[in-house]
Amino acid sequence: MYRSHSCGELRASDINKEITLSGWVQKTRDKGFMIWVDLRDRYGITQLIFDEQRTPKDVVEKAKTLGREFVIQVTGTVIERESKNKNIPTGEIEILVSKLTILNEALVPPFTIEDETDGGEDIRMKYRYLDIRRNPVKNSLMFRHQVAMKVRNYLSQEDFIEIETPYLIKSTPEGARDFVVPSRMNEGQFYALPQSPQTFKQLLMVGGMDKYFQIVKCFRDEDLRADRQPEFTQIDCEMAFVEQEDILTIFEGLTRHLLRDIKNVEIADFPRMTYAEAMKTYGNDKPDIRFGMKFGELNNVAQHKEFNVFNQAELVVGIAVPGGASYTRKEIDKLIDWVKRPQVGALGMVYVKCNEDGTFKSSVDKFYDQEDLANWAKATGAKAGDLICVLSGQTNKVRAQLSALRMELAERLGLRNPEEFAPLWVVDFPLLEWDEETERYHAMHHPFTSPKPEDIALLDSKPGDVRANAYDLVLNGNEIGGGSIRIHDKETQALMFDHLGFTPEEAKAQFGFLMDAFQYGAPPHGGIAFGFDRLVAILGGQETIRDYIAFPKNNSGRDVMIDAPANIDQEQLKELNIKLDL
RNA sequence: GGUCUGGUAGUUCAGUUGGUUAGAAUACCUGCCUGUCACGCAGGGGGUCGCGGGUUCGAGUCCCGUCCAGACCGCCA
Repeated sequence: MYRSHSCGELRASDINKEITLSGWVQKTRDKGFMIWVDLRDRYGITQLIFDEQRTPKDVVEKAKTLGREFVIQVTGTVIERESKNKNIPTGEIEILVSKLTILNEALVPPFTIEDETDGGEDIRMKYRYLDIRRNPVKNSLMFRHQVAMKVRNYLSQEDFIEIETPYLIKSTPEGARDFVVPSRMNEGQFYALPQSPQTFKQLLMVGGMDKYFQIVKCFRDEDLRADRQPEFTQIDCEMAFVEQEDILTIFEGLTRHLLRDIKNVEIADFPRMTYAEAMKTYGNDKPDIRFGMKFGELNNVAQHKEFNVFNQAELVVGIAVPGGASYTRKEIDKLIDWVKRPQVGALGMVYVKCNEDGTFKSSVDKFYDQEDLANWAKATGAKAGDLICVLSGQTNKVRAQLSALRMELAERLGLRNPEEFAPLWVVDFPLLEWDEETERYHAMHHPFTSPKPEDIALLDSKPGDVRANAYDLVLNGNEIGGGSIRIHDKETQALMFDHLGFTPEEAKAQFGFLMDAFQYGAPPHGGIAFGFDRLVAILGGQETIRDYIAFPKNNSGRDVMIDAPANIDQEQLKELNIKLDL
């Protein structure tokens, strides 16, 4: 028996018990006459004491050799501490050790195993197994488990069934790049890892499993971000015999349950906003509605004057920055530089200071009088003391730029409180999106999304205006879930593939199995998928999902611990009939 | 593919207009210490300044290239 108790559970009520503990040496404090050792495991820290008077001499000698992170087992008696430590739960007691076994020695770790470690990101990822011993990472992983359990319990109670779908599937040209896996037994052919179990969950609906979910790994071979990993986890859900409203109700319920249970936040009905409204008001399809700074379109009040930059612009739009009138010229210049960075890409910025005395001072006073500027203030909701920032240009670009500015300023002003939660449904997404690169429309959500029946007539004339039965769940400016009501008949699906530029042959080759299935009694169905890593991170109050993944990849998609990806040897390549051309 | 920031002791960082032997904190090692718990005190070891080239009497510092890391844009149905 390695242990009778954990390092986190012994209390004053256990005094005089004979116990055995195993764990890692957190720290030794050798005072000569006494040695204290903090023994750590997943559950906590218990102090061991080795004493000249009370501990056998050989045990004391052995204790002197202990280094950080040695794995040891001790047997001893729980005794009351002479000086207690109120900061830890086990602080009233300590273990007077009678027997010490060194189970394994340890090299000095490259960084300290403490909450506030001295190690940087880089070194901690390389030694992730040591990083996981630290409370912040350990707690994040345990928190993730809690969220997963609550999701499983909730959906299970709602009669959802968790069903596994295959990881070795077929590559598809739509969407993100696939990770591919060569097949040895099928020469020259490749599996692809799923970007999502989309088609399989639809086939499960045809199979009559009318409420399905799965907490499942998905794979996308695209560049990484702080909130994007090449392999990530989704809560993937699908239901049959449902309309959009049913889906929103069920999964609003799940989200509300999680917010209540985990964050103790009660939110009655989640607000809803159309995609068009979100873009117009926030310049973004995942607006953070914890704060205002809504867009005020200024075309009517700013155009047809002498200022040509605005006159030539498709859109002139501004936001009011609370308290911004007090910014110095230097601060505003820095803000202008910020929006002119290539990442944002604005050509310039016009600003208006709304002075406390009701007057306005702008960078375009030459062209606009006080009355004009008062109208701007009205349109952007600016109050005395605010700063109005105005951008202009091509509608889509300007909205993206001003949205970036809005988020940046909110961050600086501390308006993005991680302990405040503001969920939002964004609905009525466009079905199709124009792709400049390939010069064709492609599915904004995916090719199985159903168009709104009343918009189908527009498919030929104005494809970009067709709205889909598609929806996103947004939380604090993050897309945490997205889904749609699917197409469930062969004809509509064929029509969609046609509009996406598939020939009937290509459609059959790629998705023939799905079209076939639709001929055998496919029920109306729809679903949603949550980004689980992101959801956990937001609930945990962190911005990066890496903290919630045990073994994440770095910025370049590498696992720096195991050093993957890596070359494979000639034997393997030969077996797979693959020649590298590097 | 692009923009920006960084790379100096095990680790986190400082290092001035280019100028003597590259510092601090922490970690590590040794000794001391009668209740420590961020223990304390004394001493000690520890550096290819990412790599390559250039400018210069002289480069951690300036220039060019390159590699690595991070944030972002493109990309992510």
